Amino acid sequence: MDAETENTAGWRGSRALWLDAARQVFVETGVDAVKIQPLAERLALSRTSFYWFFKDRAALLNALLEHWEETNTGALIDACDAYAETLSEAILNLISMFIAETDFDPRLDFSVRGWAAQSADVMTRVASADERRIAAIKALFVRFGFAPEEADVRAHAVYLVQIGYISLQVAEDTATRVNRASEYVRIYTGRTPSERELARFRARHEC
Amino acid sequence: MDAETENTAGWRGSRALWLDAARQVFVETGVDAVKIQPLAERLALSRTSFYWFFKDRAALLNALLEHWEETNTGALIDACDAYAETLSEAILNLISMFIAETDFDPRLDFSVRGWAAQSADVMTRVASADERRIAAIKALFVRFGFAPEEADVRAHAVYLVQIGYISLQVAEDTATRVNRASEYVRIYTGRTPSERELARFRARHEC
DNA sequence: CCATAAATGTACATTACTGTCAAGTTAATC
DNA sequence: GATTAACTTGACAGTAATGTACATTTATGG
Repeated sequence: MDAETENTAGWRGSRALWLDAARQVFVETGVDAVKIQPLAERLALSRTSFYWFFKDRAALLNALLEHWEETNTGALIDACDAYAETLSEAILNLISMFIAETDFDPRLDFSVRGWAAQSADVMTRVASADERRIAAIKALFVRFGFAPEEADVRAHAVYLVQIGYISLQVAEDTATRVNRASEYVRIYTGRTPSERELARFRARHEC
Repeated sequence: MDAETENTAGWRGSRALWLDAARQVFVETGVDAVKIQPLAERLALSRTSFYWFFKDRAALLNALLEHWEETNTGALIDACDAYAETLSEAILNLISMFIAETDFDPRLDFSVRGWAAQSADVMTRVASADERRIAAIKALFVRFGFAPEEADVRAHAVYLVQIGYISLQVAEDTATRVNRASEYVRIYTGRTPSERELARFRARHEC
Protein backbone atom coordinates (compact mmCIF):
# COMPACT_ATOMS: atom_id res chain seq x y z
CA MET A 1 0.00 0.00 0.00
CA ASP A 2 1.40 3.40 -0.95
CA ALA A 3 1.88 6.30 1.36
CA GLU A 4 -0.02 8.33 -1.17
CA THR A 5 -3.34 6.56 -1.25
CA GLU A 6 -5.66 7.46 -4.09
CA ASN A 7 -8.71 7.39 -1.84
CA THR A 8 -10.26 10.72 -1.20
CA ALA A 9 -12.65 9.56 1.55
CA GLY A 10 -12.38 7.46 4.70
CA TRP A 11 -9.55 7.35 7.20
CA ARG A 12 -6.40 8.16 5.29
CA GLY A 13 -4.33 9.89 7.96
CA SER A 14 -2.34 8.56 10.89
CA ARG A 15 0.31 9.79 13.25
CA ALA A 16 2.92 7.81 11.34
CA LEU A 17 1.86 9.29 8.01
CA TRP A 18 2.21 12.86 9.17
CA LEU A 19 5.48 12.10 10.91
CA ASP A 20 6.90 10.43 7.86
CA ALA A 21 5.94 13.29 5.58
CA ALA A 22 7.43 15.69 8.10
CA ARG A 23 10.67 13.70 8.14
CA GLN A 24 10.94 13.87 4.36
CA VAL A 25 10.40 17.60 4.22
CA PHE A 26 12.74 18.09 7.17
CA VAL A 27 15.50 16.22 5.39
CA GLU A 28 14.92 17.96 2.07
CA THR A 29 14.38 21.50 3.23
CA GLY A 30 15.14 21.91 6.93
CA VAL A 31 13.09 22.51 10.07
CA ASP A 32 11.66 25.80 9.01
CA ALA A 33 9.99 24.12 6.07
CA VAL A 34 8.18 21.65 8.29
CA LYS A 35 4.84 23.43 8.22
CA ILE A 36 1.45 21.92 8.66
CA GLN A 37 -0.29 23.60 5.75
CA PRO A 38 2.17 22.40 3.09
CA LEU A 39 2.28 18.93 4.64
CA ALA A 40 -1.51 18.77 4.43
CA GLU A 41 -1.43 19.68 0.75
CA ARG A 42 1.23 17.07 0.13
CA LEU A 43 -0.88 14.42 1.84
CA ALA A 44 -4.13 15.67 0.30
CA LEU A 45 -5.61 15.94 3.74
CA SER A 46 -7.22 18.78 5.53
CA ARG A 47 -4.76 20.89 7.41
CA THR A 48 -6.77 20.77 10.61
CA SER A 49 -6.82 16.99 10.61
CA PHE A 50 -3.24 17.19 11.76
CA TYR A 51 -4.33 18.42 15.15
CA TRP A 52 -6.03 15.14 15.88
CA PHE A 53 -2.66 13.37 15.94
CA PHE A 54 -0.41 16.07 17.34
CA LYS A 55 -1.08 18.82 19.82
CA ASP A 56 0.67 21.39 17.64
CA ARG A 57 3.70 21.97 15.43
CA ALA A 58 6.08 21.78 18.38
CA ALA A 59 4.87 18.29 19.21
CA LEU A 60 5.59 17.19 15.65
CA LEU A 61 9.11 18.59 15.76
CA ASN A 62 9.69 16.87 19.06
CA ALA A 63 8.63 13.54 17.62
CA LEU A 64 11.04 14.15 14.75
CA LEU A 65 13.92 14.65 17.15
CA GLU A 66 13.04 11.54 19.12
CA HIS A 67 12.97 9.53 15.92
CA TRP A 68 16.44 10.77 15.08
CA GLU A 69 17.82 9.90 18.49
CA GLU A 70 16.49 6.38 18.31
CA THR A 71 17.61 5.57 14.78
CA ASN A 72 20.91 7.27 14.02
CA THR A 73 22.73 7.14 17.32
CA GLY A 74 21.42 3.64 17.89
CA ALA A 75 22.71 2.42 14.53
CA LEU A 76 26.17 3.85 15.13
CA ILE A 77 26.52 2.30 18.55
CA ASP A 78 25.30 -1.06 17.27
CA ALA A 79 27.94 -0.96 14.54
CA CYS A 80 30.64 -0.29 17.14
CA ASP A 81 29.48 -3.20 19.26
CA ALA A 82 29.34 -5.59 16.30
CA TYR A 83 31.63 -8.61 16.24
CA ALA A 84 35.10 -8.07 14.80
CA GLU A 85 38.34 -10.05 15.02
CA THR A 86 40.67 -7.17 14.23
CA LEU A 87 40.63 -3.41 14.47
CA SER A 88 40.53 -3.15 10.68
CA GLU A 89 37.43 -5.27 10.60
CA ALA A 90 35.81 -3.20 13.31
CA ILE A 91 36.49 0.03 11.42
CA LEU A 92 35.18 -1.53 8.22
CA ASN A 93 32.00 -2.43 10.11
CA LEU A 94 31.61 1.19 11.00
CA ILE A 95 32.30 2.40 7.46
CA SER A 96 29.79 -0.15 6.19
CA MET A 97 27.10 1.33 8.34
CA PHE A 98 27.77 4.79 6.96
CA ILE A 99 27.87 3.61 3.37
CA ALA A 100 24.77 1.42 3.56
CA GLU A 101 22.57 4.32 4.71
CA THR A 102 19.88 1.86 5.74
CA ASP A 103 19.93 2.27 9.52
CA PHE A 104 21.83 5.53 9.78
CA ASP A 105 20.41 8.34 7.65
CA PRO A 106 23.15 10.91 6.98
CA ARG A 107 20.77 13.52 5.67
CA LEU A 108 18.65 13.28 8.78
CA ASP A 109 21.77 13.81 10.86
CA PHE A 110 22.73 16.85 8.81
CA SER A 111 19.29 18.40 9.10
CA VAL A 112 19.23 17.91 12.84
CA ARG A 113 22.56 19.73 13.09
CA GLY A 114 21.17 22.59 11.06
CA TRP A 115 18.27 22.75 13.43
CA ALA A 116 20.58 22.64 16.45
CA ALA A 117 22.33 25.75 15.20
CA GLN A 118 19.16 27.73 15.82
CA SER A 119 17.87 26.04 18.96
CA ALA A 120 19.81 25.70 22.20
CA ASP A 121 17.52 22.88 23.26
CA VAL A 122 18.25 20.80 20.20
CA MET A 123 21.92 21.73 20.46
CA THR A 124 22.30 20.10 23.88
CA ARG A 125 20.62 16.93 22.68
CA VAL A 126 22.89 16.79 19.63
CA ALA A 127 25.94 17.39 21.79
CA SER A 128 25.08 14.50 24.08
CA ALA A 129 24.44 12.24 21.08
CA ASP A 130 27.89 13.16 19.74
CA GLU A 131 29.44 12.31 23.09
CA ARG A 132 27.80 8.90 23.22
CA ARG A 133 28.86 8.17 19.64
CA ILE A 134 32.47 9.20 20.12
CA ALA A 135 32.63 7.22 23.36
CA ALA A 136 31.47 4.12 21.48
CA ILE A 137 34.15 4.56 18.79
CA LYS A 138 36.80 5.23 21.41
CA ALA A 139 35.84 2.04 23.27
CA LEU A 140 36.45 0.20 20.03
CA PHE A 141 40.03 1.46 19.78
CA VAL A 142 40.62 0.68 23.45
CA ARG A 143 39.24 -2.82 22.90
CA PHE A 144 42.02 -3.38 20.38
CA GLY A 145 44.82 -2.19 22.59
CA PHE A 146 45.13 1.56 22.11
CA ALA A 147 45.92 3.76 25.09
CA PRO A 148 42.90 5.83 26.17
CA GLU A 149 44.34 9.18 25.09
CA GLU A 150 45.34 7.97 21.64
CA ALA A 151 42.04 6.11 21.30
CA ASP A 152 40.29 9.38 22.00
CA VAL A 153 42.10 11.35 19.33
CA ARG A 154 41.61 8.59 16.75
CA ALA A 155 37.95 8.21 17.61
CA HIS A 156 37.52 11.92 17.04
CA ALA A 157 39.28 11.71 13.70
CA VAL A 158 37.09 8.83 12.51
CA TYR A 159 33.91 10.50 13.64
CA LEU A 160 34.81 13.95 12.37
CA VAL A 161 35.65 12.66 8.92
CA GLN A 162 32.26 11.00 8.70
CA ILE A 163 30.42 14.07 9.91
CA GLY A 164 32.50 16.05 7.44
CA TYR A 165 31.42 13.76 4.63
CA ILE A 166 27.83 14.20 5.60
CA SER A 167 28.19 17.96 5.67
CA LEU A 168 29.82 18.06 2.25
CA GLN A 169 26.82 16.13 0.98
CA VAL A 170 29.02 14.52 -1.60
CA ALA A 171 27.09 12.42 -4.07
CA GLU A 172 29.57 9.62 -4.57
CA ASP A 173 28.45 6.18 -5.70
CA THR A 174 28.88 3.22 -3.41
CA ALA A 175 31.67 1.80 -5.59
CA THR A 176 34.08 4.73 -5.07
CA ARG A 177 33.35 4.84 -1.38
CA VAL A 178 33.95 1.12 -1.04
CA ASN A 179 37.27 1.45 -2.85
CA ARG A 180 38.41 4.33 -0.71
CA ALA A 181 37.60 2.49 2.51
CA SER A 182 40.89 0.62 2.75
CA GLU A 183 42.88 3.84 2.57
CA TYR A 184 40.81 5.33 5.34
CA VAL A 185 41.37 2.28 7.50
CA ARG A 186 45.09 2.83 7.04
CA ILE A 187 44.92 6.48 8.04
CA TYR A 188 42.71 5.80 11.04
CA THR A 189 44.47 2.73 12.42
CA GLY A 190 47.96 2.90 10.93
CA ARG A 191 47.42 -0.70 9.73
CA THR A 192 46.49 -2.13 6.36
CA PRO A 193 43.36 -4.32 6.25
CA SER A 194 43.90 -7.87 4.98
CA GLU A 195 42.60 -9.02 1.62
CA ARG A 196 40.07 -11.28 3.31
CA GLU A 197 38.71 -8.43 5.38
CA LEU A 198 38.38 -6.25 2.32
CA ALA A 199 36.74 -9.04 0.33
CA ARG A 200 34.15 -9.51 3.07
CA PHE A 201 33.60 -5.77 3.19
CA ARG A 202 33.10 -5.48 -0.59
CA ALA A 203 30.76 -8.43 -0.65
CA ARG A 204 28.53 -6.72 1.86
CA HIS A 205 27.98 -3.80 -0.47
CA GLU A 206 27.43 -5.60 -3.72
CA CYS A 207 24.23 -7.41 -2.97
CA MET B 1 30.70 54.58 16.10
CA ASP B 2 28.41 51.68 16.92
CA ALA B 3 26.41 49.67 14.47
CA GLU B 4 23.43 50.43 16.67
CA THR B 5 23.33 54.18 16.58
CA GLU B 6 21.15 55.87 19.13
CA ASN B 7 19.91 58.40 16.61
CA THR B 8 16.33 58.06 15.65
CA ALA B 9 16.44 60.54 12.77
CA GLY B 10 18.71 61.18 9.81
CA TRP B 11 20.42 58.65 7.58
CA ARG B 12 21.11 55.63 9.71
CA GLY B 13 20.89 52.86 7.15
CA SER B 14 23.28 51.63 4.48
CA ARG B 15 23.75 48.61 2.30
CA ALA B 16 26.54 47.40 4.57
CA LEU B 17 24.41 47.78 7.69
CA TRP B 18 21.59 45.66 6.33
CA LEU B 19 24.01 43.09 4.97
CA ASP B 20 25.85 42.84 8.24
CA ALA B 21 22.67 42.40 10.24
CA ALA B 22 21.56 39.78 7.73
CA ARG B 23 24.86 37.95 8.15
CA GLN B 24 24.47 37.84 11.90
CA VAL B 25 20.95 36.49 11.75
CA PHE B 26 21.96 34.06 9.03
CA VAL B 27 24.76 32.66 11.18
CA GLU B 28 22.62 32.51 14.31
CA THR B 29 19.40 31.18 12.89
CA GLY B 30 19.77 30.10 9.27
CA VAL B 31 18.56 31.42 5.92
CA ASP B 32 14.92 31.12 6.64
CA ALA B 33 15.28 33.56 9.49
CA VAL B 34 16.77 36.23 7.24
CA LYS B 35 13.59 38.26 6.89
CA ILE B 36 13.30 41.91 6.21
CA GLN B 37 10.69 42.75 8.80
CA PRO B 38 12.65 41.34 11.77
CA LEU B 39 15.87 42.88 10.46
CA ALA B 40 14.15 46.25 10.31
CA GLU B 41 13.02 45.92 13.92
CA ARG B 42 16.52 44.94 14.96
CA LEU B 43 17.95 47.98 13.20
CA ALA B 44 15.13 50.24 14.36
CA LEU B 45 14.50 51.21 10.77
CA SER B 46 11.42 51.13 8.68
CA ARG B 47 11.01 47.83 6.91
CA THR B 48 10.46 49.40 3.51
CA SER B 49 13.67 51.38 3.78
CA PHE B 50 15.42 48.12 2.97
CA TYR B 51 14.18 48.28 -0.59
CA TRP B 52 16.25 51.31 -1.27
CA PHE B 53 19.45 49.27 -0.90
CA PHE B 54 18.34 45.91 -2.23
CA LYS B 55 15.87 44.99 -4.92
CA ASP B 56 14.28 42.32 -2.75
CA ARG B 57 15.03 39.54 -0.28
CA ALA B 58 16.64 37.39 -2.97
CA ALA B 59 19.17 40.14 -3.70
CA LEU B 60 20.12 40.25 -0.03
CA LEU B 61 20.62 36.49 0.11
CA ASN B 62 22.73 36.65 -2.99
CA ALA B 63 24.96 39.29 -1.45
CA LEU B 64 25.31 37.04 1.58
CA LEU B 65 26.51 34.16 -0.55
CA GLU B 66 28.99 36.33 -2.41
CA HIS B 67 30.38 37.56 0.88
CA TRP B 68 30.91 33.96 1.98
CA GLU B 69 32.66 33.01 -1.23
CA GLU B 70 35.07 35.90 -0.97
CA THR B 71 35.99 35.49 2.68
CA ASN B 72 36.02 31.83 3.66
CA THR B 73 37.32 30.11 0.55
CA GLY B 74 39.79 32.93 0.07
CA ALA B 75 41.17 32.58 3.59
CA LEU B 76 41.63 28.84 3.24
CA ILE B 77 43.47 29.11 -0.04
CA ASP B 78 45.71 31.87 1.31
CA ALA B 79 46.62 29.67 4.27
CA CYS B 80 47.59 26.85 1.90
CA ASP B 81 49.77 29.14 -0.14
CA ALA B 82 51.52 30.59 2.92
CA TYR B 83 55.24 30.07 3.34
CA ALA B 84 56.30 26.85 5.08
CA GLU B 85 59.58 24.97 5.30
CA THR B 86 58.12 21.59 6.15
CA LEU B 87 54.85 19.77 5.69
CA SER B 88 54.22 19.94 9.43
CA GLU B 89 54.57 23.69 9.34
CA ALA B 90 52.25 23.95 6.38
CA ILE B 91 49.57 21.90 8.14
CA LEU B 92 50.00 23.98 11.27
CA ASN B 93 49.46 27.09 9.14
CA LEU B 94 46.17 25.62 8.02
CA ILE B 95 45.12 24.63 11.53
CA SER B 96 46.02 28.13 12.70
CA MET B 97 43.65 29.63 10.21
CA PHE B 98 40.80 27.45 11.45
CA ILE B 99 41.54 28.13 15.11
CA ALA B 100 41.98 31.88 14.75
CA GLU B 101 38.51 32.35 13.23
CA THR B 102 39.47 35.82 12.08
CA ASP B 103 39.49 35.37 8.32
CA PHE B 104 37.57 32.12 8.04
CA ASP B 105 34.23 32.12 9.87
CA PRO B 106 33.25 28.51 10.66
CA ARG B 107 29.69 29.38 11.58
CA LEU B 108 29.18 31.16 8.30
CA ASP B 109 30.43 28.09 6.50
CA PHE B 110 28.04 25.88 8.44
CA SER B 111 25.06 28.09 7.76
CA VAL B 112 25.83 28.17 4.06
CA ARG B 113 25.86 24.36 4.02
CA GLY B 114 22.51 24.28 5.73
CA TRP B 115 21.20 26.61 3.08
CA ALA B 116 22.71 24.49 0.31
CA ALA B 117 20.72 21.51 1.55
CA GLN B 118 17.53 23.26 0.50
CA SER B 119 18.69 25.04 -2.63
CA ALA B 120 20.22 23.34 -5.65
CA ASP B 121 21.69 26.64 -6.75
CA VAL B 122 23.55 27.20 -3.52
CA MET B 123 24.53 23.54 -3.50
CA THR B 124 26.46 23.80 -6.74
CA ARG B 125 28.30 26.88 -5.53
CA VAL B 126 29.22 25.16 -2.28
CA ALA B 127 30.36 22.08 -4.15
CA SER B 128 32.68 24.09 -6.35
CA ALA B 129 34.07 25.93 -3.32
CA ASP B 130 34.78 22.56 -1.69
CA GLU B 131 36.58 21.42 -4.81
CA ARG B 132 38.79 24.51 -4.91
CA ARG B 133 39.59 24.14 -1.23
CA ILE B 134 40.47 20.47 -1.41
CA ALA B 135 42.58 21.09 -4.50
CA ALA B 136 44.55 23.72 -2.57
CA ILE B 137 45.19 21.33 0.33
CA LYS B 138 46.13 18.54 -2.04
CA ALA B 139 48.62 20.82 -3.80
CA LEU B 140 50.23 21.37 -0.43
CA PHE B 141 50.80 17.65 0.08
CA VAL B 142 52.11 17.30 -3.45
CA ARG B 143 54.44 20.22 -2.85
CA PHE B 144 56.03 18.22 -0.04
CA GLY B 145 56.55 15.07 -2.05
CA PHE B 146 53.38 13.01 -1.74
CA ALA B 147 52.12 11.07 -4.73
CA PRO B 148 48.97 12.65 -6.23
CA GLU B 149 46.63 9.81 -5.19
CA GLU B 150 47.84 9.74 -1.61
CA ALA B 151 47.86 13.53 -1.47
CA ASP B 152 44.23 13.44 -2.53
CA VAL B 153 43.11 11.07 0.22
CA ARG B 154 45.05 12.96 2.85
CA ALA B 155 43.73 16.31 1.68
CA HIS B 156 40.23 14.92 1.99
CA ALA B 157 40.95 13.68 5.51
CA VAL B 158 42.30 17.04 6.61
CA TYR B 159 39.41 18.95 5.11
CA LEU B 160 36.72 16.57 6.27
CA VAL B 161 37.92 16.66 9.85
CA GLN B 162 37.72 20.43 9.81
CA ILE B 163 34.27 20.46 8.28
CA GLY B 164 33.30 17.82 10.82
CA TYR B 165 34.53 20.05 13.62
CA ILE B 166 32.50 22.90 12.29
CA SER B 167 29.40 20.73 12.05
CA LEU B 168 29.77 19.46 15.59
CA GLN B 169 29.91 23.08 16.68
CA VAL B 170 32.15 22.09 19.54
CA ALA B 171 32.81 24.92 21.95
CA GLU B 172 36.41 24.14 22.82
CA ASP B 173 38.73 26.85 24.02
CA THR B 174 41.74 27.80 21.95
CA ALA B 175 44.11 26.16 24.45
CA THR B 176 42.76 22.62 24.00
CA ARG B 177 42.67 23.01 20.27
CA VAL B 178 46.23 24.26 20.19
CA ASN B 179 47.36 21.30 22.30
CA ARG B 180 45.59 18.80 20.12
CA ALA B 181 47.12 20.22 16.95
CA SER B 182 50.35 18.25 17.14
CA GLU B 183 48.48 14.94 17.33
CA TYR B 184 46.43 15.87 14.29
CA VAL B 185 49.57 16.76 12.36
CA ARG B 186 50.83 13.25 13.15
CA ILE B 187 47.68 11.57 11.93
CA TYR B 188 47.49 13.67 8.78
CA THR B 189 51.13 13.56 7.75
CA GLY B 190 52.55 10.51 9.54
CA ARG B 191 55.28 12.80 10.89
CA THR B 192 55.77 14.49 14.24
CA PRO B 193 56.17 18.28 14.17
CA SER B 194 59.40 19.60 15.68
CA GLU B 195 59.46 21.48 18.97
CA ARG B 196 60.41 24.69 17.16
CA GLU B 197 57.45 24.39 14.83
CA LEU B 198 55.09 23.79 17.72
CA ALA B 199 56.56 26.67 19.68
CA ARG B 200 56.00 29.00 16.76
CA PHE B 201 52.49 27.68 16.37
CA ARG B 202 51.62 28.16 20.05
CA ALA B 203 53.08 31.65 20.06
CA ARG B 204 50.78 32.63 17.26
CA HIS B 205 47.71 31.83 19.36
CA GLU B 206 48.73 33.36 22.64
CA CYS B 207 48.86 36.99 21.72
C1' DC C 1 18.45 79.12 0.68
C1' DC C 2 16.98 76.24 -2.61
C1' DA C 3 17.17 72.28 -5.70
C1' DT C 4 18.04 67.66 -5.70
C1' DA C 5 19.56 63.11 -4.66
C1' DA C 6 19.55 59.97 -0.83
C1' DA C 7 17.11 57.88 2.48
C1' DT C 8 12.97 57.12 5.38
C1' DG C 9 8.29 56.31 6.43
C1' DT C 10 2.99 55.45 5.91
C1' DA C 11 -0.60 53.09 3.80
C1' DC C 12 -2.25 49.42 1.05
C1' DA C 13 -2.95 44.99 -1.10
C1' DT C 14 -1.70 40.23 -0.82
C1' DT C 15 -0.15 35.75 0.73
C1' DA C 16 1.04 32.00 3.86
C1' DC C 17 0.81 30.26 7.90
C1' DT C 18 -1.15 29.01 12.92
C1' DG C 19 -4.56 27.21 15.99
C1' DT C 20 -9.67 26.57 17.76
C1' DC C 21 -14.34 25.11 17.35
C1' DA C 22 -18.26 22.89 16.10
C1' DA C 23 -20.32 19.96 12.87
C1' DG C 24 -19.78 16.25 9.94
C1' DT C 25 -18.36 11.33 8.27
C1' DT C 26 -16.63 6.54 8.76
C1' DA C 27 -15.68 2.05 10.67
C1' DA C 28 -16.21 -1.02 14.41
C1' DT C 29 -18.94 -3.15 18.06
C1' DC C 30 -22.62 -4.64 20.59
C1' DG D 1 -29.25 -0.80 13.09
C1' DA D 2 -27.96 2.31 16.84
C1' DT D 3 -23.98 3.89 19.39
C1' DT D 4 -19.66 5.44 19.79
C1' DA D 5 -14.89 6.35 19.20
C1' DA D 6 -11.79 7.58 15.49
C1' DC D 7 -11.09 10.62 12.17
C1' DT D 8 -12.12 14.69 8.67
C1' DT D 9 -13.51 19.11 7.39
C1' DG D 10 -14.88 24.13 6.76
C1' DA D 11 -15.31 28.42 8.84
C1' DC D 12 -13.25 31.76 11.82
C1' DA D 13 -9.89 34.71 14.00
C1' DG D 14 -5.34 36.09 14.26
C1' DT D 15 -0.26 36.92 13.15
C1' DA D 16 3.77 37.65 10.31
C1' DA D 17 5.68 38.28 6.35
C1' DT D 18 6.19 40.22 1.32
C1' DG D 19 6.40 43.99 -2.03
C1' DT D 20 4.53 48.57 -4.31
C1' DA D 21 3.16 53.44 -4.52
C1' DC D 22 3.64 57.65 -2.89
C1' DA D 23 4.61 61.27 0.38
C1' DT D 24 8.10 63.06 3.46
C1' DT D 25 12.45 64.11 5.57
C1' DT D 26 17.44 64.88 5.45
C1' DA D 27 21.98 66.14 3.78
C1' DT D 28 24.70 68.40 0.18
C1' DG D 29 26.37 71.58 -3.14
C1' DG D 30 25.57 75.41 -6.29
